[in-house]
Amino acid sequence: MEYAMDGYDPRAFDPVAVTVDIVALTIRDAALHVLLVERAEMPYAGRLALPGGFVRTRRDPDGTPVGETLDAAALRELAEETGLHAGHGPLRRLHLEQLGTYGEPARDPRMRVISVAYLAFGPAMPDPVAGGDAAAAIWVPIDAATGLAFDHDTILADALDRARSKLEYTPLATAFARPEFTIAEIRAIYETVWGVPLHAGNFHRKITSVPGFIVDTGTSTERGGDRGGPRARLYRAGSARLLHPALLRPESSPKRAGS
Amino acid sequence: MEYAMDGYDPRAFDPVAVTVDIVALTIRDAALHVLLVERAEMPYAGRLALPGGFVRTRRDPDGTPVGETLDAAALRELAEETGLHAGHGPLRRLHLEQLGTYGEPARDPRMRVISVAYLAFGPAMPDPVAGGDAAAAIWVPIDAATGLAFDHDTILADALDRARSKLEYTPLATAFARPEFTIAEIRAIYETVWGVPLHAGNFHRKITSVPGFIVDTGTSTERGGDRGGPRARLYRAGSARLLHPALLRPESSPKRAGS
DNA sequence: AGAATAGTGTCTTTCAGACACTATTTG
DNA sequence: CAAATAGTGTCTGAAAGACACTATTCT
Repeated sequence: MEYAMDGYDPRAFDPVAVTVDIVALTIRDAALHVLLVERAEMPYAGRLALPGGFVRTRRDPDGTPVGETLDAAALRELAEETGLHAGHGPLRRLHLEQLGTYGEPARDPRMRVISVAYLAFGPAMPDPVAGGDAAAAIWVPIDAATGLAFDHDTILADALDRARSKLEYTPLATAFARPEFTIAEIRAIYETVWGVPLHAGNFHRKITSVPGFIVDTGTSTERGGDRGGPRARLYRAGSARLLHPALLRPESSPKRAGS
Repeated sequence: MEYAMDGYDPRAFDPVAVTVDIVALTIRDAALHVLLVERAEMPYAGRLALPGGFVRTRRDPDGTPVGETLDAAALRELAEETGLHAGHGPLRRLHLEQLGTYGEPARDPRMRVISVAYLAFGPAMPDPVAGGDAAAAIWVPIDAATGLAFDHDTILADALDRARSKLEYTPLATAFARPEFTIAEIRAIYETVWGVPLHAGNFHRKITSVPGFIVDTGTSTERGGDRGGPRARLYRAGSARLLHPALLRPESSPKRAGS
């Protein structure tokens, strides 16, 4: 079925492209890393960029638009450019959420490109394998991830803000951990993402008192810590989707905001 | 400057259109209202919908894409379809923020349309004047805003979630109020948006103790309440962008979440 | 006068953070 | 044994909610 376009035919304008870009975060060697690709093509050939690409569109013979959802496009591009396939293997617990949409007219010199940015979190993931438009795909410590192509520095900064903030009031930290984890591992995730040390004892009491955050498996680690200490209890992610009470960042509350 | 499209020409696919849709919320007669337009054209002719329309794209003669930002498109469509011009008059304090992007392949039967949804809050606003693609433009109580065109029911529901949540940890409520307001007016905004009654005394103490939320003007209302009571102090919005401590919704914390 | 509202005082409970302490395990 | 870590107990202060109360202004 074809309809008139409300007296407004977008095809009378210059075309728009819609892309998805993925900010995939993980923790490696006690540091937060982001997944980047090296661009093989102009513009920004040779520069590092977030993995991403064009959303595919198609129509049925009768004109009905079909094609992939935005979420599906994000997962497809992630798989194509980096070889990381969500849904099975180490990425079966990958958390994916929409971050925001970036549409400055000149953000891509080729044409008008609107990019829907996604945020993905996962436990320590395998090394990526470049494919598609990517000449290389690597995990980069976030401190070293600067000078990216397009407006990807901005997108990455927004993603980090979002991630740090969501740790406070959602069980997001469990998405960075393996299926069974110790409280010390969760604490390390908070400390790494927030970049602040947390008090072990208070953190332990706090996290165990939030209903639905973590569930005791009844089992413990095989060994204590490498440098001593008792075996730690193992937990699984609980069913809560929001934390009550929240785990607020220390320092984040300015003592007195002038005026 | 023209570049190759990474061996991937989006023009080889069916075209995509990008629209913006605006969820404009305000409080009228102690009830939350959303701004809706009646569609003049197919599809969904005659149905109520969120105001919105196509993002304009253009290129310079040398190929560089120019045109309006997504934010600008949202404000332009709001003005065109409803006659509400932000930036001056009663809408000079309009708060606008991106909500999310909706791209289900079949959300528009005409073609693939990706819609960037915006959330706008303002104090009691004038009656809208229909224009552009809209046959009518009206403020509708949110309870009556159902059966909207496209996926606009979903967008509206997401917008309400976001608005209720942002009241907790941002000074958003002041965006619904006039430049100078009483604490009772702010309380009424919280009660209306959250749909729960709040304790006047505790609310008063809480809101005045959050640094940077509201600033005492030193003046008071000309008259007390219509049914008696002393004159209330007048406040202005403060400079804080985040509330510490937050004003959490009552009830929102489930006492015990099983497992 | 009577009703309604603004704003404050106080008490209890909950939670965050500081700190101390015990128990367990590793090298 | 010494060092490190898991987990708990206790105290203090901040803040939320319940409730009472005073002062002010309206009809």
